[in-house]
Amino acid sequence: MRKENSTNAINEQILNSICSTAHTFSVIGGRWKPSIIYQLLEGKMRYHELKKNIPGISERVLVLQLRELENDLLVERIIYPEVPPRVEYQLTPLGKTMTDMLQHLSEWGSMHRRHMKVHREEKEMVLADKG
Amino acid sequence: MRKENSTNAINEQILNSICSTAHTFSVIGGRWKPSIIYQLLEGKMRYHELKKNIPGISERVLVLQLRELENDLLVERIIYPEVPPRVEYQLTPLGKTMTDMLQHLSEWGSMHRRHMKVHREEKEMVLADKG
DNA sequence: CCGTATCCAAATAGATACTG
DNA sequence: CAGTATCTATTTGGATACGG
Repeated sequence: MRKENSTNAINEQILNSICSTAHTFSVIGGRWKPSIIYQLLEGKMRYHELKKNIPGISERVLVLQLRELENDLLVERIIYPEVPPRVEYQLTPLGKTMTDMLQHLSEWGSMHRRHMKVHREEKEMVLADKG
Repeated sequence: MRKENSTNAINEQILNSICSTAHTFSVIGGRWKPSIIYQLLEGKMRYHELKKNIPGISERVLVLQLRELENDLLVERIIYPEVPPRVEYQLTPLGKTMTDMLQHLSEWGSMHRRHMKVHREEKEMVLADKG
């Protein structure tokens, strides 16, 4: 139950309408969405496969994130009217346009991580010298 | 006061260490960081200029975000020992490596927004036809 | 199998008064 | 000027029992 008129919600809307980058983050940011999208880049996947392949995610959160991705037209939900029920998720064409961007994000991330690691090690060296 | 051992914090750490994209998000994601970085892409800026140019941000949040960016080696804080005090913020060289990525994110965001707009309008057309 | 519903824990955001 | 401290509001995340 989200208050639509909280300062918080208003700020979010304003920023997203002004800044495309903020919009992008609100669409694919968050803790779990990148993982979900990565899974689906491989192809269609069933609910349980997703849950299995994303360790630590709870059912509630998985469903919430999938619904948001659906609303943002990035993911499609296909229901097979069978018993036992079967549901598959797959990226829409719009969803697939994220591939390059994700690649970029991932590369920058590992570059940054390496940089941070070096920086930490240098600091430890200095401390060791002093001690 | 953040509990370091909460399931939440652990999940975050694990994900960031596995997935570079998640790492990138944790570094430049969040509501305000893109805006701050955009401001600093223009050049150095003082605390109050930042606050003025980012409408809606509170002091507390601005400082928190700046400190995180500092710890992630993206922003540098320069203190001039004067009275009245003067502090300037600027991007580090590492911070400037984000430029291309941000450009990418921004372009994808506006593309996605256009797509969503068209989709909404189509839905309204259908509703209008029915009514 | 594929989820909802519920309840609680934790994190984040905001306003604002105060300080060196 | 450039923050910190404090208090509260709001959102997000997690575990898990249950339902179609």
